Amino acid sequence: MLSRLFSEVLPDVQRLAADWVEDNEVEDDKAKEDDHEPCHLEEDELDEPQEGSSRAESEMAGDDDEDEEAEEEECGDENSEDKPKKRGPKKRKMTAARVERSKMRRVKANARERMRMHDLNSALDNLRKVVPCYSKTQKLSKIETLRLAKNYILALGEILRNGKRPDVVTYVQMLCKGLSQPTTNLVAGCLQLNTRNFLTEQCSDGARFHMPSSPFSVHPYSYRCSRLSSPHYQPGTGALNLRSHSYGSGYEAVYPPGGTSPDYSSPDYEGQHSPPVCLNGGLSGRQQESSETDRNYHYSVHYSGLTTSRPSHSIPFGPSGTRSGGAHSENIPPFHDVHLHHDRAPPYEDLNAFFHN
DNA sequence: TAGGCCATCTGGTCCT
DNA sequence: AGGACCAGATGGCCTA
Repeated sequence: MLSRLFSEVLPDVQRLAADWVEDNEVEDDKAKEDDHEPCHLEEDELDEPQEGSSRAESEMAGDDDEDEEAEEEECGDENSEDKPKKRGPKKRKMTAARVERSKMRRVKANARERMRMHDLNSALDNLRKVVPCYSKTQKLSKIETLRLAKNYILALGEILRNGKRPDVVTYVQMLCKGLSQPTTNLVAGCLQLNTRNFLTEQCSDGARFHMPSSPFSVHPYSYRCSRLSSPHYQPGTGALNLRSHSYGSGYEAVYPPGGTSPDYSSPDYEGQHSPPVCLNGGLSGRQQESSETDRNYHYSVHYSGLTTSRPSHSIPFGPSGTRSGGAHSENIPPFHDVHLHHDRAPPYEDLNAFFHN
């Protein structure tokens, strides 16, 4: 079979090679420039009839007389007689009218492409709004948005399969798989903040650690795992000190100033800046100076389908009541403006029930 | 200044 | 012909 193939093809190859050698001898200096010319010629000859035929058809259909003249002009152009004539459609000279039409087409195509990309971007914006950690002011990049959305879907699917809520660490790990360091820090920080607020609200007494009703199965050692450990872990509060916490690469969570919560006003939080939490490899990122905490980056976790029927679970910045009580920093919009999506489809309720008791 | 991210332009390809 | 889609190139902006 193979030998038969060779026997059939070999003569042609040899003939082509011989022709090529002849050509090269004639145009020796030109051959030095493009060694692969024979191959390209072959490919061109193979490809052009297919693509060129439609082009020729369309041009024949749409063009006027001046183009026919141009075509005739082109027949006698620089094509030297020593070169084998190319088969297939001839390249037609671009007259001024054709150039103009081509430009117009290009302009229109550019406008369409722009519109298309804008549509794509607005779709991405919509996606940003339904994944955890949405911010109007500091958007996730496109690629990170897609990665986070994928992880979010996988995580929710996992929860559905298992029929139980994960602990916060597992959940964060699921969400952050494959994300960049800044995004990982951001998501982790958001989730921990949410949990911590929940803890703070639910247990104002000393028994903060045992939270059977918490949205995650949080226990006092959850934050002490090797990947989430932080020197700023607050043993007394069961939470990381995340106030004015930056998450590297410009990502930063800004929390309301002290006073909205007993924990925030505690001296323990004054002047302490936590390093970003790193799930992928310990602590990383950079410490932000306090001046940088003035930037308007507002992050929080939102769970699609949160409803006001469970007010105690919608506590992004602190205990319920403080949110509507004007206790925000003035830079922080009302939570529901940024994070909540009450118009989400009801089925999400069930999913979120895992996280919201 | 390098690197990341982004918007835009552009040519190619496929489809109607 | 023309539109949609795609990928490469390019330049601007921002941040570390």
